Amino acid sequence: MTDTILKKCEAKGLRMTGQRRVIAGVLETAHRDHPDVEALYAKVTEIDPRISIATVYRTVKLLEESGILIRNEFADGRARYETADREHHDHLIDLSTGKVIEFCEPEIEALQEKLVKKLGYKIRFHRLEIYADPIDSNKTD
Amino acid sequence: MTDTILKKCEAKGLRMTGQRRVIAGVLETAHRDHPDVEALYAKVTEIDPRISIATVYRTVKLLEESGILIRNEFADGRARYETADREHHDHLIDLSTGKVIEFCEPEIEALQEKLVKKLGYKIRFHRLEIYADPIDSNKTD
DNA sequence: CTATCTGCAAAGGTTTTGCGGGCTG
DNA sequence: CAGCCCGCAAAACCTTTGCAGATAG
Repeated sequence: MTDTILKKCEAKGLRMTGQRRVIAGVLETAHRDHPDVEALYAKVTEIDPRISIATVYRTVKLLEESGILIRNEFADGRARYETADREHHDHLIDLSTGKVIEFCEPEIEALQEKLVKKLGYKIRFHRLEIYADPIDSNKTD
Repeated sequence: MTDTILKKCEAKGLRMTGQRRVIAGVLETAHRDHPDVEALYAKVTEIDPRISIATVYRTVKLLEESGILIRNEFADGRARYETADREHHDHLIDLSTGKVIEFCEPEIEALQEKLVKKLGYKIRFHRLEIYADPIDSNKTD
């Protein structure tokens, strides 16, 4: 799965307009930052200032519905996007910088499964976010 | 901590207006449902129809800042409140009914701590939400 | 050529806030 | 009686959408 976002869009048969190509290109380089729409819009308009924010909203929604992007909502209340081409993972948010670190902890997943089953349920999806500060940066406690 | 919400407010020195007493009373009976503001407003206006939704918003915010309430944001995008007088716990949301089940899994917490430490961070807070369906469709509480 | 897409601006849903009058302590 | 609080309505914030013109395939 090393295809570019553009290739995946074409593979899904999405009509590739100039605007969507620009947005796909920006996502290609920015998706590791989990950008929100405002951040995407800023980069997109550097490339083509005529693209509207409505188109960015419509495009990320389309890509999410096509299974190409994943929408995250962290504690800041805005939607943040990443590509859907990796294994399931959870997120650690660095409170000092806002940086998002992905992690995967199969043991935690297994414990969740076990617990939920015991409660008589079947997991559809879950989200785990850890908000943390670096150990060696200035501490407030 | 079996104090009533009203008592906790008084203990914090909050000015107890008629509106705040009504809201505290509603929370007293409803906090296990993790109600959102709209739900609180509906019950509050049954008791006193002149109370405005702005006051409900202001009051839950005040109670949160006072450490009496905890604000949760589940996948529906609205803020939902519970009392802050219990142990830390996470949430399972029953997708078929919207019911919220609290659970506590010390093993998961321990694994989180270990992992975050390994990444060079210190946890400030975290949230874990599991969205699930009942295995067996007749479950009433 | 036509169904789909775009930009614009208006509207949607949730939450906050400025104002002038009202109430608590 | 001073200062905080209330109701109202407007605004803030993020996101969606109706419309009429533009464009991909």
